[in-house]
Amino acid sequence: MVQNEEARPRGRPREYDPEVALQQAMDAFWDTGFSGTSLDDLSTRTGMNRPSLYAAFGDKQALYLKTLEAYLAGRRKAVAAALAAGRPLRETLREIYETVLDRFLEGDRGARGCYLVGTAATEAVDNPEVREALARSLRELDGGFREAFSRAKARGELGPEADPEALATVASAIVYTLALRARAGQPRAALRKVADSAVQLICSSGGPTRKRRRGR
Amino acid sequence: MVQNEEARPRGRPREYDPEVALQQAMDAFWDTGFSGTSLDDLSTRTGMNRPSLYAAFGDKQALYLKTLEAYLAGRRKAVAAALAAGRPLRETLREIYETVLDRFLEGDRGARGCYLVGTAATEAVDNPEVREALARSLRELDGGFREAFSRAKARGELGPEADPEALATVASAIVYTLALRARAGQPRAALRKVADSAVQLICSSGGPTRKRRRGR
DNA sequence: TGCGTTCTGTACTAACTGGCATATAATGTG
DNA sequence: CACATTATATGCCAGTTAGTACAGAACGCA
Repeated sequence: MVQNEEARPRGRPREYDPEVALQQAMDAFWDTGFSGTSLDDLSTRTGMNRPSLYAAFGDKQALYLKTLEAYLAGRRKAVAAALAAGRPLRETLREIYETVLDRFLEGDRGARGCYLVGTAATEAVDNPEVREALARSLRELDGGFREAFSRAKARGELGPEADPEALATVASAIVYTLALRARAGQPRAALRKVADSAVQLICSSGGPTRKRRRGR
Repeated sequence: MVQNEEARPRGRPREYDPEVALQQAMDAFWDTGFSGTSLDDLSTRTGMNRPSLYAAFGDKQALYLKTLEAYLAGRRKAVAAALAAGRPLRETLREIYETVLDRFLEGDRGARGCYLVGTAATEAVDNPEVREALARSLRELDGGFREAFSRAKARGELGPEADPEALATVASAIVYTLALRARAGQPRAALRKVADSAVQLICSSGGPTRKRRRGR
């Protein structure tokens, strides 16, 4: 797929892969935030010089917004995959949190948590576009969890009193607290414990169904 | 207390109140983060010129760390007050969340959420001192909630199966999600709903005690 | 009044910031 | 081969950054 047979563009070929470069720019912002990351940093991390950066992604803010969208697209895909598996609620939640933790704990300079919490939150007050992107991302994750709880309720895994909307806000709150804790340096074991506690609390709520009372 | 009879210091008197200035510096950081706030901004917001800022608080980072400590001291006080009242768990939680929301929603340039989430989280990867302060603050809030749940359990408000540690991580996660949602621009009513849902979920957990099943 | 002390105001520096103009290199096409 | 096209590379710009030197102002004390 690298050397596609499609008509090759005319001029000098690029020496970078736009997708890779976007990921590298994201890594830079992820470590030091939007304001804390200079064009020099971005240039170094991507291996592109500044004019190439501008030609490819526009100015600094445009580049940042593109990394935000890329991050959201990745998360959307991961959540959809976890839902599509159609497994029991408890396992679905555990898988989502485990996937999320993998992502939050990677990074060569230490755990970085959620990209939104680490970068967009700071910029959101001053920058309406970032604030809007952050708001959309919150709604999106809420929606994903709500879907999971609705299905579980329909399957009888949750009692009739369970409120998917309310459970979803708690479930997504756990994601953000994991992000913050990861960024504060808490080890994986501690984070997993947080996630497990939450899964337990959430899944044993909402009425009489309660499948297992002995788990943890 | 302004004009104290104690020996007035020798030289030219300051024209600023250190506590007020620290609060104003905090406001500046709160809006635009550590890297996004320049010394000019700080100078303007505090009304102090730069040499005075340096003499009073040290360099930018030292000033920022002092605002962090001041914020934590304020939060510590508020949590302690809510606990000291000795009211039922449900009311104590509600009071804490309501106090927190008041603080998160103030600010002339829009809601700003939690100071830690809005400023320290971004800096934490690159700056060990900030990371450590953030870690301490997380432990502190966890500890406050744990105390509340332990007492509630001892009073029989929670069942014997309730795990104060686990409940505390969920309860503090709600604080941080409120911070993020506030910063994303969600209105007070939506945030209050999040808090109420969480209180309901938390207080109806942990075994057979369940005082009221009709609430909400 | 003169002196030491402490703060303020102005102005400066060297480094860095985001952004861009310009020159040059590498490709396809005729 | 010359040419248009698209990329890279160097270097510049004006504005901003964090931090400081220095002169002067406002006090207590003698």
